[in-house]
Amino acid sequence: MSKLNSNDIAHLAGVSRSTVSRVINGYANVPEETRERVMKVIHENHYYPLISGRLLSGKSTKTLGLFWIGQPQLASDSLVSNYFMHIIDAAAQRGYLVLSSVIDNLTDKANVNHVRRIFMEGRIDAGIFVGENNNEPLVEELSSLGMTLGLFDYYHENEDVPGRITVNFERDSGEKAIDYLYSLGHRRIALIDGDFSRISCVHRHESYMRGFMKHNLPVQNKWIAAGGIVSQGGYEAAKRMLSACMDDLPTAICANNDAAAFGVYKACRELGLSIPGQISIIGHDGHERGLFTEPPLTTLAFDFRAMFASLVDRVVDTLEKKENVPQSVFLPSTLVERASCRRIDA
Amino acid sequence: MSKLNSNDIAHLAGVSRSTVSRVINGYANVPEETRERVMKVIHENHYYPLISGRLLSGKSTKTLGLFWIGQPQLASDSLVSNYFMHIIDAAAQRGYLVLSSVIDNLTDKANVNHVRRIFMEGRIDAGIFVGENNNEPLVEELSSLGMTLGLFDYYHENEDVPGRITVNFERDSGEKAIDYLYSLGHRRIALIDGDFSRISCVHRHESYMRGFMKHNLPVQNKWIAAGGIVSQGGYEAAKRMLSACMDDLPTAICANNDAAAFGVYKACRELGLSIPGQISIIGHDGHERGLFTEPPLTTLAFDFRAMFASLVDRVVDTLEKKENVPQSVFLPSTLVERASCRRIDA
DNA sequence: CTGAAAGCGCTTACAG
DNA sequence: CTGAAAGCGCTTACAG
Repeated sequence: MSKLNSNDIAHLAGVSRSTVSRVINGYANVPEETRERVMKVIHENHYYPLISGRLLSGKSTKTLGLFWIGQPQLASDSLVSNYFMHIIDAAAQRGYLVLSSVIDNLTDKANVNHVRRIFMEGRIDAGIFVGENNNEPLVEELSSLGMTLGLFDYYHENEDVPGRITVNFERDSGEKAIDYLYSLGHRRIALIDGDFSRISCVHRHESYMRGFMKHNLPVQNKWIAAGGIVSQGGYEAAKRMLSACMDDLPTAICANNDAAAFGVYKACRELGLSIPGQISIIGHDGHERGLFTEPPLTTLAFDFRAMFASLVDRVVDTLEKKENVPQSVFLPSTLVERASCRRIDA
Repeated sequence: MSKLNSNDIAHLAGVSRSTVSRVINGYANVPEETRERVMKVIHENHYYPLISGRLLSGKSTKTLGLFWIGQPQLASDSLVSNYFMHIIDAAAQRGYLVLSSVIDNLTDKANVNHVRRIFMEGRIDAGIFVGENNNEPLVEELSSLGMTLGLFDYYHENEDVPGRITVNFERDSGEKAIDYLYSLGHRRIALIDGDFSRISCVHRHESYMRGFMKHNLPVQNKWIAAGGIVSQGGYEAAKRMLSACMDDLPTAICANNDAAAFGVYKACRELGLSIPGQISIIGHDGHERGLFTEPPLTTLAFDFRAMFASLVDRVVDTLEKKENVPQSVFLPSTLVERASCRRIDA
């Protein structure tokens, strides 16, 4: 017995394909008795309509594309790979499947074509982007083609581009870090900044600056270094920065994110600086590994599960033509106090 | 200008749809001049054939299903979520996309139907399973329906079921752990076993036993506990086991995997047992976090990237009707010596 | 080398 | 309430 199609089911149930289709799609105008008879045949034969037919006759794919843009380093970072789970989970809640691609970068034309192809071939109803640069041309292109897009950490002045859904880190978390360190008595605060092609890193830097301003703290260029968003970059930046000012050290360092903070730990260890004895460190993200470092890392944590749920839900709401779907959402950070920052006498 | 179809392209290029299709599918019998003319029109218009049409006319989806079965705890384990990246990467190398699902368990009928549906609807050419129990009925069912399946950590006596591709952990790694500890002088070795619904955990236990046998070490029931494969389980098992034999402690513990070993660390810390001073610990996997624990964890590491590449490659080879594709492959472990095992005087 | 035509498996106006 | 028919966008024997 080869695979049955809707015709076979129709014959077995003594109806036409039209009626089989109506039953499958839950149309109201089918009498209960007929519906049950057809359903019975469907179940008995493990019949599922092929999507190829459904798609061609205009049904949607019920599939979201997930485009993970980023360096291999990022991919091996345990925090970010959890994103996958969150997105797949959130999509499944809404009855959507997830078709995933990992893309090194979008400067390579072949990669851009790969993403474009997935949209144009009609494999997905919408796409979620994670790790893309702000103002990524491909994103703008797809947007202008009318695609529904879910963008993580993407910010655009013109927020009301139709079909463009974003989720972002709150913009004041840097200031919160400064507030916290200030309250512990710190006045000499250094910054390991992130990668300014990511809008969150720009916002975070600006937010730190507002914190400095608010508390009347001096902005010292020698205490500011760009480290990127992975551990190695944080390490290099901290090593460089600290080595250059061993005679005039800061008492605290704000790392753009936890991965970078782990690099800062390593730099401090190599320079013989104790944490938090000589240097307090605060990160951003809420990376699981921060629980296990020595000392455990104090950080401004984000609820990534909630962030992705928000993103996916609003993308699906948009696909389903809901009204008044918020296009732009910022999620707040929470201070998680562990042991990497100490109170000092100012 | 709404979306073009192959007819539009044909008109623009002054040929028939047949020829457009021949060009797209790389048929040999199209003169170079025609091919170029058609290609030009295709590129100029960013034309991509819709998969709906292609599928219906018999083309394959070029998509692999990925079914991730497992507890939420596992999902948040940083090691395993990296699996995603490996699988997506390996598939992309071969021109395949990956449609992913995360499934709590396969005892729930709705979950089973969800998986079955993805196969039956013709969304995928083959499915990869990770985290499923050995002899999972759904796997057997899909197999008997003629589906091509890639199974991670799945072992079946009857290895030659067509279309069933497996990759497994080498079966002797437990013995290697015992050999290593023995060479350091350990004679009193405890076991924190895994979850015996996973075949690798069964094999590993048997392998430890062979190691005990080989070196003539006594098998002490009080030094053997089942801990599962996540950190919490390892913690509980070790706590229980060690508390019960504080007057007659082992000198070393083999943890079924690194996650469980991290739990064993915690138990030792709570019981005031120093690592490796009083207890040496060895894990399995090569979990990144083991680099950062205090002390760094000695372990038998597996190359997960290679494991998944092997699995995906052989699945694709099977789909592409290659000859003599090995159905079952075991990948070796490598001893990664860090600082959690010490030499003792026997 | 190439076009006209059939066919893939659905869904959905349309007509009754 | 329901069936016959058209149509979705491709690919591929078939015929020339």
